[in-house]
Amino acid sequence: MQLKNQVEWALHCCAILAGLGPDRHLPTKDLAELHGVPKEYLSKALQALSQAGIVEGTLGPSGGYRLARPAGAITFLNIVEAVEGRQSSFVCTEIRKNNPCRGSMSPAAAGDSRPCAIARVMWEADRAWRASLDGVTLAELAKTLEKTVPAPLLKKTAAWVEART
Amino acid sequence: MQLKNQVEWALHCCAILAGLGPDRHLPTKDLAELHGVPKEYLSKALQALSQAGIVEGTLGPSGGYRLARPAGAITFLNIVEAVEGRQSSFVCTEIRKNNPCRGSMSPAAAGDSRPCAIARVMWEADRAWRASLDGVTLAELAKTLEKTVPAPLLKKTAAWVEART
DNA sequence: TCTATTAAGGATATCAAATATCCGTAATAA
DNA sequence: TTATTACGGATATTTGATATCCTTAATAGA
Ligand code: FES
Ligand code: FES
Repeated sequence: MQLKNQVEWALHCCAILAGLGPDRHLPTKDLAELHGVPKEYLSKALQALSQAGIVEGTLGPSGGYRLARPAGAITFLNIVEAVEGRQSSFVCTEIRKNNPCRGSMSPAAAGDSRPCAIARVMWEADRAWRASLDGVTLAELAKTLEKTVPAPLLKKTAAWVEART
Repeated sequence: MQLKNQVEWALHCCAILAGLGPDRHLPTKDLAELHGVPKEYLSKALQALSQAGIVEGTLGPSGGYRLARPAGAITFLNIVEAVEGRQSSFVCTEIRKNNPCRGSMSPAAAGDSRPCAIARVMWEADRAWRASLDGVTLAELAKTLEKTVPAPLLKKTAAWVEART
């Protein structure tokens, strides 16, 4: 069980886009170079973010991507779900229905109107995971990065990005 | 991102074993038939549980599996980690190190002594997921099942299991 | 108008992991 | 002695993640 590497890429790309000036765009090519990942494949992740309404793509020269909403209105969960999907990590295949003892019982007596108790525990854990991710916004991440990334690297990267904008 | 189907199987098997009388064993063959899953493959999951010290296997006729600890001392997390492993769902590949701006900087100025802020958020969510799973024991699950599974099915299944013990 | 650049998406190839089966070994109860 | 069982190694099959390629349409700038 492992999230796609696209998730790490998408989060880092959003962090960069959050630092962009108003109405500036950064193309896939540069985002790929900045993170050292294959441009064509990263493009798929960015398309998913675009589909989810998290980023906006603009065509033509001087085009590229920017955030579609303020960074304070985008959470980690939004980004993770855009790339990874919204399905719970635990999928119940209803193996309880395979119990041979049910065979000779009336459908009523077999009684599985409510979800399996085991699945409910697993889904609750999934909910806790998503709640945790939904509690951190891109704006908060940007603040943390400003505090933890060394100033020279931060400044140099900002200039590098600005030059391609 | 999806947990293995083995997780659902292992949890249901443990729920059955938790209902066993003292010093009774249930073999893989019957656990597989009860849940309608391939015996040989289920065996792999049970071996993982055995390896983790959650269940105990006994050889020979009238052998099989039983819990290695009281049901109150076994959590969902124990079972999930036995089957799925302990690695976080989010794996950081350190793409921040691919930033071309780092190239001309001293290793000190590049400064990544601390884990990436993005990874820390993802790992915190993983921790929340595991904490949730660690908060429910097999004993509590058994209680819930007694309340929610119809009495006739519960009784019939108990008899079916007892007969193969 | 023409050209270069870009997002978007379809098609397809490659690779890794999950899923599943098969077999041999050793232990054990009857 | 025989049947039964856990255990582990080897291997096949299937699925999904990863990655590349190509076409289309939009757009900015020369
Ligand atoms: S039947 Fe799917 S978790 Fe119980
Ligand atoms: S470098 Fe891996 S999450 Fe930032």
